[in-house]
Amino acid sequence: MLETVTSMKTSEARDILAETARKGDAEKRGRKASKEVRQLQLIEATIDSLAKRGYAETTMADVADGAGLSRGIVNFHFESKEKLLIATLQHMYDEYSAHWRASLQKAGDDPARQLQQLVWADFDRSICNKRKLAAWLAFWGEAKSRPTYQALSSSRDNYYQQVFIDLCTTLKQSGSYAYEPQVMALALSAMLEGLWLRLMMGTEDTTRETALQAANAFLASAFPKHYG
Amino acid sequence: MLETVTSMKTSEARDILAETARKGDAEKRGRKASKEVRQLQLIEATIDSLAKRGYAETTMADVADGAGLSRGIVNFHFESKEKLLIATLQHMYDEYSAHWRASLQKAGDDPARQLQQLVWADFDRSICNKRKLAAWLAFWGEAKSRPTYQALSSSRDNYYQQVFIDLCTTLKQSGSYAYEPQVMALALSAMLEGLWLRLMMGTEDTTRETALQAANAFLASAFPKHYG
DNA sequence: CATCATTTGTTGAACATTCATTCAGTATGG
DNA sequence: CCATACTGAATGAATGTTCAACAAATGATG
Repeated sequence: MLETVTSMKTSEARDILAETARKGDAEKRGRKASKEVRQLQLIEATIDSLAKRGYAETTMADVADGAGLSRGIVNFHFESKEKLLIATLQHMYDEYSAHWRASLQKAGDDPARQLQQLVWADFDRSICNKRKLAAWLAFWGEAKSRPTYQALSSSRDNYYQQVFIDLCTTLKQSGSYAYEPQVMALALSAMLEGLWLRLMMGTEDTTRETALQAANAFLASAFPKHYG
Repeated sequence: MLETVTSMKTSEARDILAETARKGDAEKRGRKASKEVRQLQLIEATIDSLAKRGYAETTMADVADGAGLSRGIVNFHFESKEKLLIATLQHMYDEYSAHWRASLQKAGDDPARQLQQLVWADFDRSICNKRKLAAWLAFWGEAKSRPTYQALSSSRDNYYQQVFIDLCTTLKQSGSYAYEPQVMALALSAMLEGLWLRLMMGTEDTTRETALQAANAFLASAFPKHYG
């Protein structure tokens, strides 16, 4: 089951801060060492606020309070609220990207296994938890009316989509399937995003486990020779 | 292709107003007859604003201006901004519901045809256009942090989901498929929502036509005996 | 090593703006 | 002339941003 949103607040940011202070010898602790750590801490607090209150109700005071810092701090590290939110979205994309590429790496050379791994990656705990899903949804809700968000999204999404298309093309050849690779890739990626959407909305009947079952059922019916 | 958002403003509301004034003899025209018509007009203006500016930037002044009326008008007809938004969401759900049920009706008794019609219904022009999709997305983005929206959504969504499950169960029997009906219904509905999401985000490569192709490809691979 | 100066991070009150809401007054249909 | 729809200026609350003062770390100096 997905964990609850309300509990974690600054804990995660504090972990990061502690970890950085531990392993980074070059990094100085305390007040000065902040810059990057503080920014991360504020970004985490922003994700918390987005998840708990939604985009429209996320305020600078909320973020500052969530990080346990003063009101003016955000404008010091990020120039404005808008830039904070863009940095937060960027951070979430970077994290997703890294996880995605790592999964692809881990899968080796077999395209069937690669596709399977990519699907699984989307439902990994580290990526797919209530807090982050809620933050994603908050951004998506505003993305269409904000060119900046849209630009950030579309370039990466197009890349992922192309990888899916390539994998579908390869599998079609080795399995003699009838589908059009572009079409099947769209159906697949749409379903993954739709399952995310379900998880984000927090309906009782959809959990990470059932979502993964659905994704596997799709693979089995679309590529029976590979996943049947 | 989907039409653009920016152009229609009050035109649609004016059509409705004109239409109501035309066919409703009992309804009085002009200033007095307003109540219901004005409310509809304001709801349409709200959808316009949600589509154009997003949830967070939708203001009462925006809605009033969009409807070509004065600033205080919304608080007169709806009590508050929150109630306006709830009424708007309700209106969109009612419209979707009506269209959905009509499609099911039209399909007759054949379950395969029923499922096909329901899928098509989701991509009908009257439901699936940029303006309304953008408004849906705006609501979804806020739904998780607003119990009222969530309550409005979940009850209906559960009903639709159950119909999908029932249809999948019936098709499984008549086609001797191996899947679990609940799982396949989740995969199907998730894909439909995911395709909506793609259309909402306005990526170039996804149009209503390609989305429908993807949906059909899914049906063909999941229920080959019925749609192959 | 002690002291001072400088740089850098941080604070919180003040400010300006935006926005939902209110309401006394106006216009209009019956 | 009454009831009702409507207006738009006034109000107050919420919020992003600024900035002068403060604190801590670092560096320079003797």
